[in-house]
Amino acid sequence: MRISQLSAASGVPIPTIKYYLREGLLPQGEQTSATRAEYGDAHLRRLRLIRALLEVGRLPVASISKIVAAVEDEEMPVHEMLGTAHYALASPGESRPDDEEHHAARERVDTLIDELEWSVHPEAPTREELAQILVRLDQLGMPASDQSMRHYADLMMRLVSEHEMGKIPFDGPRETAVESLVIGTVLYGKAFDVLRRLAQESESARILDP
Amino acid sequence: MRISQLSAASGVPIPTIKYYLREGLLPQGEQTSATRAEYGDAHLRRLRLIRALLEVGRLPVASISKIVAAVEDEEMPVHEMLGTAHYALASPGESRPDDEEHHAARERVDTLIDELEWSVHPEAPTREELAQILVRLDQLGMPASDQSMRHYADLMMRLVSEHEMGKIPFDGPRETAVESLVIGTVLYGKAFDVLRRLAQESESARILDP
DNA sequence: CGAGTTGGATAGTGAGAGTATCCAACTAGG
DNA sequence: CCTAGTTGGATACTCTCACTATCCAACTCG
Repeated sequence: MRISQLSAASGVPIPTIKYYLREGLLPQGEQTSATRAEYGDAHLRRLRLIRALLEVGRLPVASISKIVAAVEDEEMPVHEMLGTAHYALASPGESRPDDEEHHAARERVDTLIDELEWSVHPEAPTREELAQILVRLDQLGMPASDQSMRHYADLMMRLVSEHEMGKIPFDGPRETAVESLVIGTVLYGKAFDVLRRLAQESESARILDP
Repeated sequence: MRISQLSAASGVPIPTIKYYLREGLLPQGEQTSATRAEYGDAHLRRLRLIRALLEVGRLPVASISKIVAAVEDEEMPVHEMLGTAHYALASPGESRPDDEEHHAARERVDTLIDELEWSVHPEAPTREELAQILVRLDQLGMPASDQSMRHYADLMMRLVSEHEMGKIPFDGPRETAVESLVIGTVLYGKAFDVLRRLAQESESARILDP
């Protein structure tokens, strides 16, 4: 497959493909001469993954590139690679670790994770992310109680362990594992979000509409 | 409160506050003279809401401004206002209604909503949003079965009706109702997402780590 | 053999979210 | 009362991001 065919098959314009190649999101094709390279199904698949992460997940190109780099570093053990991928999915976050409110929220998050006996890296950025949301909720006058947080956490754990993790082929090739993890996190995550909004609309119609 | 105090209290720089005033995200303060205006707690609260929607929800300023406009249009009935707010929360979406795959996915979404007997507007952009995600999942080789979709939908509905909707004061002032709805949708939505990622990390550590 | 593609390099674009600068009109402290 | 400092409002500028556009020399296919 040449670049023009890859473009036609994926719907991504050639200059954009070249841009992804430059940024390292897409591996180089196999050079057949100084001005010709051959692309395969793996490239098409990768391209679809990139578009899904960009358009559905709104991930910045830089994060996608980190994920790709972790996949391609053969030295890196699988669980570390998954961690790298996972953390690249976190929101940027604005670092304000100095104020007291934030510190208390972070404490609540750590306690929650301890009590649930979850295995989450002590420095995982996800912890900070959750703490920030708790602070905002407080400031906006809709605080989340420890009790409901635990409830929601249980729910999510059931969802993840019963339905999502089973689909990830941890024993297959490393690329496949991250790909599944990332797709699971981003696309299923978005799907849940949309379903939640649909449920909300339906409920508020039921309550309010004539 | 003058603008400099509003800025100090919220942590938002003065030029940014001026920008929000220009864009109509923040209502004008009460003019006390040609070059002086007074801001109150409502402004501070609104400012925090704006920052939460921007930084946590990643909503574009234009969407926030639509929500605000709906709140401030006294003519608009409450359920329509909530709808406007709700649809402003949807992802932009790229409109490709021509291809067959997409059409089939849309059909699946409509069927799902029918079978669940949810009250969702037939033209709700949320339907398209979900259809697009289904298409991507298919293309990426991780299709979501009707069965699991129904399962997830049930779960979300329980979450929403048992825990979220109860907190929204539909009978109070209109501003409060949308505010709660929006905070609920965006911030709780993000909180669930983060909890899901934490659960995922914990599960993959359990499976993979020595 | 010549029109058309390709890879690679470099530069330009457009949207989005702020920032910076000016200015005239106040207002508050001395 | 007078002057240094803020304010509101208008206008213009900046920065980042994700692309696009243009060039060019080297091929390749008909």
